[in-house]
Amino acid sequence: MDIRSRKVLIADDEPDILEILRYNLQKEGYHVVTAKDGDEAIEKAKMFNPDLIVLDIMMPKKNGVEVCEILRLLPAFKNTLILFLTALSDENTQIRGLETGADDYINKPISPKVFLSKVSSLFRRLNKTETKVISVDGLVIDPEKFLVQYHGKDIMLAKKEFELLYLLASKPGRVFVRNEILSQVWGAEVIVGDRTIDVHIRKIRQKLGVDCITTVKGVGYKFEL
Amino acid sequence: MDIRSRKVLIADDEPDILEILRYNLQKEGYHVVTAKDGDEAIEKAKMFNPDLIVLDIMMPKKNGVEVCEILRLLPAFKNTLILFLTALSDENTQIRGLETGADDYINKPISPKVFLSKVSSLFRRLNKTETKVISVDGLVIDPEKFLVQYHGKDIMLAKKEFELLYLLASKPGRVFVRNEILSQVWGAEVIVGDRTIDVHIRKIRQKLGVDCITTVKGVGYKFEL
DNA sequence: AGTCCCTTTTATTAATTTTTCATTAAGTCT
DNA sequence: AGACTTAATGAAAAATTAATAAAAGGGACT
Repeated sequence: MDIRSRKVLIADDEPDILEILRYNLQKEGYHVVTAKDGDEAIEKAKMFNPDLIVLDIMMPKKNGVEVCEILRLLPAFKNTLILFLTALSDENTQIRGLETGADDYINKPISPKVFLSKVSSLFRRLNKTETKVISVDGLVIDPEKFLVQYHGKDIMLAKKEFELLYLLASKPGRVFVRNEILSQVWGAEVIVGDRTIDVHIRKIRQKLGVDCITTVKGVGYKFEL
Repeated sequence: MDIRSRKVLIADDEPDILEILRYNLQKEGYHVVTAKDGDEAIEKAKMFNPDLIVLDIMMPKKNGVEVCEILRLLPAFKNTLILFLTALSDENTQIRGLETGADDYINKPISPKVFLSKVSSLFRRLNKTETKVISVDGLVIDPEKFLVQYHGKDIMLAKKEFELLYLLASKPGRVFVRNEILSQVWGAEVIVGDRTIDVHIRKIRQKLGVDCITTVKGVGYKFEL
């Protein structure tokens, strides 16, 4: 995963910390969004769909552990990295945090260097497991389970349909030319007519019930929710 | 993996710390070996073959980072968990540690609670691919006893059937492609026709009497209760 | 040797996926 | 607007793939 495509959501009620972390992450090339309390964190998480969520334990509205618990219940955030910021004081919360399903925690006061190091370490760890689950808005595409979910509802796709959707959704917004689609999904040698793609696109659109594939006439298709 | 079979090597030059950690780990049931400097750590690691190595950064002979670098070069320790103990002072070493391939680090002074929580968290992460009793809903699959139970009722499966079911159930929801199944259950060299898998699947379905194996046409099978 | 059971193969059928084709609709360009 | 290109649609043929049933091969055990 390119660092420029890594999205991080930071939730903390102290504006100073928010700014320091944002500054450092952006300097490294991460895409950053911030939230100032638990509710906002959940809301932004759903909208922004980050790869990493940094949660302060002590926050208004909902604390970090609560936010984590709520998010982990949603399939879209099953594989999202979660990092807690904790005050050295409360040990118990730290432990509860890890048990709740956070991937790591870091103690305040935060040193930017250590923070960045942790973040990159987390991403490195993620890369090893090679979780290629795509998750945009309410749509989850899990190639390992061969499963497509939209707002929690399972949708059955046939093999080619799945592969096609997965390809398009792997780079939302990007237009895939027909030749590109053919070689990626069907393979370079296989020869099938152009209508075949259309028909598969149609089936995907039908089954998903959402208009998430846009036709770019004369060029190809792109995925956008 | 049973906690009683988990072996931990601790390397630190401060006898007090060594004792505290050893005491806490043993209390939890871990098998513990200690070393007091870098060279001894490497030597013991090779002999003892631990699942987790806890390394102090500051040690005589070789420091923790050096030990880590050396061990990681050996294939036997490619997947061994490594946890660093660091003094808050030296940030730079911390960072270098993570880059060297440690799985995590923990700051001194060490709180036993946090330490144990980290350790169990590390093992949990590792554990996901371990051999153990599978138990989903009313279904129990015990590879050691070679036993399958559904709602308390014993079900007799033949060897291949059992292995196949166990493989699928080891990662519920995940699709296993036919080649994967063949190489896992039959072995890479053995050549059997594709229908063989089908037949076994059918027998499992019959014997279990529950629809827990889903066919993903053109791909493979997955377990889901 | 014969029986039992596990395993694998084979042949047949059923089901689903994939592709093609003809037609209609929608966009592009001058 | 009209000519032309490209995609959406509906339906059906072609191809792939799995379920099923039935039987053959192979060990282990009596």
